[in-house]
Amino acid sequence: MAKPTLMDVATAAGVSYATADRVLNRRGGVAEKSVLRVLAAIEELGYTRDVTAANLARGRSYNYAFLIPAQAGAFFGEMRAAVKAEAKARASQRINITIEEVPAFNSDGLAEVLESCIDRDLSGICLVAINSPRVRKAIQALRSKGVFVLTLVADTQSDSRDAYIGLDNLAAGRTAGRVLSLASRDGGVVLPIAGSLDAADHALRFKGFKQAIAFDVTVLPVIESYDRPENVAEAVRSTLEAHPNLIGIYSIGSGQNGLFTALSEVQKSATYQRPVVVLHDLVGSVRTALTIGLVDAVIDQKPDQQIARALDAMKALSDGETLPADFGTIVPSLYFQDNMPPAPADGPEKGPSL
Amino acid sequence: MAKPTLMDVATAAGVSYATADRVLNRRGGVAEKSVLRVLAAIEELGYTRDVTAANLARGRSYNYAFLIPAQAGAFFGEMRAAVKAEAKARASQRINITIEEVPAFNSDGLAEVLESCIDRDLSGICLVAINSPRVRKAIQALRSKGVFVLTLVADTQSDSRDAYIGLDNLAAGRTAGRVLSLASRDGGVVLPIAGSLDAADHALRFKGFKQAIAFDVTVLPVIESYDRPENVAEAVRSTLEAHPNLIGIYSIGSGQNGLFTALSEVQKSATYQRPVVVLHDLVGSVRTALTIGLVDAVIDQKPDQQIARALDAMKALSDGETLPADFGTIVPSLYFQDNMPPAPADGPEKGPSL
DNA sequence: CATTTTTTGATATACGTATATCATTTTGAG
DNA sequence: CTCAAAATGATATACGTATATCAAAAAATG
Repeated sequence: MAKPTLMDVATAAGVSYATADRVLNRRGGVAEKSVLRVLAAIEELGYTRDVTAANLARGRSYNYAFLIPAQAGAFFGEMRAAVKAEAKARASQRINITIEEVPAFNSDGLAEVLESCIDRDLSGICLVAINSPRVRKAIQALRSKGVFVLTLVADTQSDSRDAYIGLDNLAAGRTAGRVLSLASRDGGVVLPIAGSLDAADHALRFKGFKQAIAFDVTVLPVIESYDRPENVAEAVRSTLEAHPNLIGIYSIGSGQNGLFTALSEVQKSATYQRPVVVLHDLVGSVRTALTIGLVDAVIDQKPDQQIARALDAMKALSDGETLPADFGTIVPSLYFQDNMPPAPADGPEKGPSL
Repeated sequence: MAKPTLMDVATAAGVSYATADRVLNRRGGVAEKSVLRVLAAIEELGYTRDVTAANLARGRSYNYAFLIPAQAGAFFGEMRAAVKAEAKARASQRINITIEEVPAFNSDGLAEVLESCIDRDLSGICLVAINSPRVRKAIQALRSKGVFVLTLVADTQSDSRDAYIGLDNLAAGRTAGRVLSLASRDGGVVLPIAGSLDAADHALRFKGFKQAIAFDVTVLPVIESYDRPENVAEAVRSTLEAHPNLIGIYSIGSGQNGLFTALSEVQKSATYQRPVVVLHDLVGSVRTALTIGLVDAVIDQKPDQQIARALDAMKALSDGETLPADFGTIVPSLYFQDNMPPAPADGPEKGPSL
């Protein structure tokens, strides 16, 4: 009743282990009828190859690299922690993961690291893409060497990587629109704030946002902050003055400091009812803001899940499988104070494994 | 630069493989100074045991059983599919999973299956608990044989199982309350509908719901449907008549048919504005209802994630690890039409694995 | 120093698979 | 029937670890 081995299959099929092996591993030189008998035996016994034993015998291990931007922001910090956690969890499965620091917002710096990976015997590499000819060329060089290249969080041209794991930004924007529409049953005014609509992800979120906004809700012209906190603070202040009935704010991008400043002012003054605020990424100060009720809803792109998904994808590709079409699509999660997941803990170091 | 083996450790420590093994596996009979040298070598080389090879050598495999209620409802159908998917995914890692059908709502039937598991060489068992002396006794018998027992979805007494994997019902209720509060900015009336408040999970959800409801929102007395669709339909109708300004409905339990009937009526008549509807579990007809806009928000307990978590928990317990305190707590997910995850596909059968 | 005890080393087998080699049997063609 | 080609079987080694046994060396005891 134990799990059948290939030897069991061979016996059941009335052939030798060698022949069963030739069939299983498609080595050829086996008579048609023997092939059929072996396949029948596999079917009958429900044989599945013990991949761990196979990898052991093949001396195969999987080497993957993650290139994570070295940025002060909490987001990539969490991402790095998630990679480390997964690295530890999968170390026992012959999966080796390294993290490479990459200068932030620097396509040449990214390209340099990519180029240095070319002779490192990697089976897969995972990066937050920045679009530049040099980066694309480095990716192509890697892929032609048989290295699988995945983009994470930010994509490149879809034909120049093997898969993209990232948030469904349209759905994210729609979700934000839905929340603010819910909050403004009898019409009202809402304010979208983006980093820059030139960024593809922000544009897509904004598009989804407008799609989901109820017909009787007015969307003010989008404010582009260009990641300047002062801009945001100022814009929120002036908008509140002009529209005392402001129902909601959707902060499309990151860089929430200006927003938080303005919101605390509003909270103190009793002049306005604080608008409902929806923003992105449950990390660092955003988590705090949600906890203390400075903001209402956070749309999260689950960095830890992205890492896990990316690893699954690379492993599957390495094993010669093909990925389902929407494998990399991360559905946005919506968190309130009430269903906030616990902050990811950096697990304590353990002694030598026993 | 390859991953070091225990042989490498032994060489580096200047001892034989046998001694290194004695240290690693705590077999005793090793001089203090040798122990230290081996540990130092492990540290220095960053050695980690290849667990797959170790399991292979030990002839160890993990046998787990899931007892899933045989119920018409879509929920346990999805759960069963999730188990099958995980079973396939982990088959290659020496993890064998069997599914046992258990009669629904039948503690004696459950106990019977549990009792039949006693001599099946299981390392872990996972069940949707029903509280009864016979069930508890069967669980105790299993645990005293060294079988880990986890409860899923529904719990027993916390001291009679090794872990509980399930929804944080308080957070779920709070989330529902938050959504309805958002939707009723200037006060209003909301209607909670439960199966029965005698059920611990429903009671907890209701408690959370009240916690999160805004001060200016009126919560009508909870309706207990006792899983009768007619009851629900009738209650919704009469409530709408009595309270034309009904803002929202929170359906705490399952059995949504009566609710859907009443809602379609409301949608057709132009008399009332349809209240905002929040309910549970994105399966089957609920998914359809959300898609077509018959309801607004669904709180999901992610059955597939529960299965994966349960397996991780059992594996960790089998490996002698201890689980973090909140390991089994499933944070509720909130889905709108806009961020609905794709329906779980029953993956197509593949040919014999290569 | 002799003897016992403790510690160490060397070695074999096993797990389930991959891979290779060589001998043997079966098959097909002439 | 003969000979080559194709198919099969038998067997060995390896992967990294677990486990056991026995002999040899080192240390502790008297």
